[in-house]
Amino acid sequence: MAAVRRNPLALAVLVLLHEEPMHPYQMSATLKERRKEHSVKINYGSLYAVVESLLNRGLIEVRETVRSGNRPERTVYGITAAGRQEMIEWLSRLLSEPVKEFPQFEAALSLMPALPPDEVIELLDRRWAAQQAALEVGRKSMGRAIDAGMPRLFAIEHEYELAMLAAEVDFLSALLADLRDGTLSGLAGWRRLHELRATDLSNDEIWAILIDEFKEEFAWTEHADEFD
Amino acid sequence: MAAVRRNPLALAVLVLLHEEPMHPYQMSATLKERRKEHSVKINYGSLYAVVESLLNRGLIEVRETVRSGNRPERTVYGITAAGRQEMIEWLSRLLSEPVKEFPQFEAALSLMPALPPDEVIELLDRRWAAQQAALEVGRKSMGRAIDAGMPRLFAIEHEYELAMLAAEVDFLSALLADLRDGTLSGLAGWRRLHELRATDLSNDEIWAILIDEFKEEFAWTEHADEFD
DNA sequence: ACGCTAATACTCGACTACAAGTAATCTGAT
DNA sequence: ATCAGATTACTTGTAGTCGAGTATTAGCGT
Repeated sequence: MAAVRRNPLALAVLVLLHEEPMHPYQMSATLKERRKEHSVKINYGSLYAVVESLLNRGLIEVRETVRSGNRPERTVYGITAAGRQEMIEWLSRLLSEPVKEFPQFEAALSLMPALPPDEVIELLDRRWAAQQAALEVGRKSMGRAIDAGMPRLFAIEHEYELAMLAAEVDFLSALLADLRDGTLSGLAGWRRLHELRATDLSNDEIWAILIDEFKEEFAWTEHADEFD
Repeated sequence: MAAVRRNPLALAVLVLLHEEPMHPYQMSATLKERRKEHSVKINYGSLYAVVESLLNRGLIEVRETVRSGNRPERTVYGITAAGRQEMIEWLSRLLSEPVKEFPQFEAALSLMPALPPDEVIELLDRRWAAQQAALEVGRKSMGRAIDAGMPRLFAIEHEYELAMLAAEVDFLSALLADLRDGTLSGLAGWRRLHELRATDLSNDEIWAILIDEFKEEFAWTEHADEFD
């Protein structure tokens, strides 16, 4: 009976049922109509699983089951008082308390020294171009919608996405500049590591050479535990 | 046999084994030592599952199984040629091709009209304060590490995280300003909706009133399908 | 009246994630 | 010498996620 607040799709279901009772397929149709598939991941398997779980926890209830013709039965759900409260608490928490997430690109950045620096420069440059293009497309489509009279409130999550995208483009520009002009500290050691890997030296030998050549870049590890 | 490139922890395993053979527990210890738990989510259950899956796909192999005393057996794994290739391809792709992700806050923003505007202002203000504080703490700890001589390369993912955090703080500042001075389009209708919900009017009656009072804010829906 | 595509409405099974648990050994303070 | 707590190393069970599949009906041109 613990708080199963994993999948935000469950929160979206509560919000929709808070407006009016409906059946699962209608939920997904409504979310798509309102262009929320971009901010809330909709998957039929997950949707029906999530509805089942909300039902088990008493946050929603069956209002009616309709059968028209020989089609599959539609079960219409409604929100309960407990569900309303859960919706308010969950949404309030999501808006007010940051949660640590793990974007794949963050993982990739932290593992990037496994590839040679020049390859990484090329890869990041490709990403920069893609994100730059996405930013322009996003801004244009946003502009068209606003011009047509759509209130900003209805696409505020899209504004947020564009803000994050712009920040990533800036980060990439700065990082690429530092990589290209050699300003990024650690770059020399990184480059040397991959030079040595291209030889037939053993791992231990490579590390001995690196530690010798880049003493000052490893000195900090002595008191590394002082940082979090 | 399809490409199971879901969990970036598997990529981290490949990168570690690319450096030297080790057993799963040592992988998690090494990642923690290098402060990568922040960018790659480490969970024992997932780690052993992921290792098993890499083994089944021939990307890693068993090098030896050691038993010391009555402790559980340690199985030492090494990377295969196929694993090296997979590592290079996967990491290259993650660095160069953006993938759509679903941050919880984006979902929350898109659902926020379910709460009354004044409550949302307070909640977002709390988030702003928390992120602002996190940004300062993060920048300080980064500064200390750099001062101690740590090369930026080793914490580049942290720099990225701080850049994203700063962008979120800016976004929140701007949004809060627009909410507070009433500049955000759609705000009036949002406020009215929650006023009407506090009465005992039915949903249909509420919508009739809103559509009447805010005709111009709904006009755009006519050609909403022109935007993506 | 015929087939073709789109929409409606859900189901299934394989895979994944995660917290918690287990059980042994080591360390160091009393 | 003892014993608590940390560290080492992995296992288990439950719950969740996902893509793909299934089956029916509606609309529409020809």
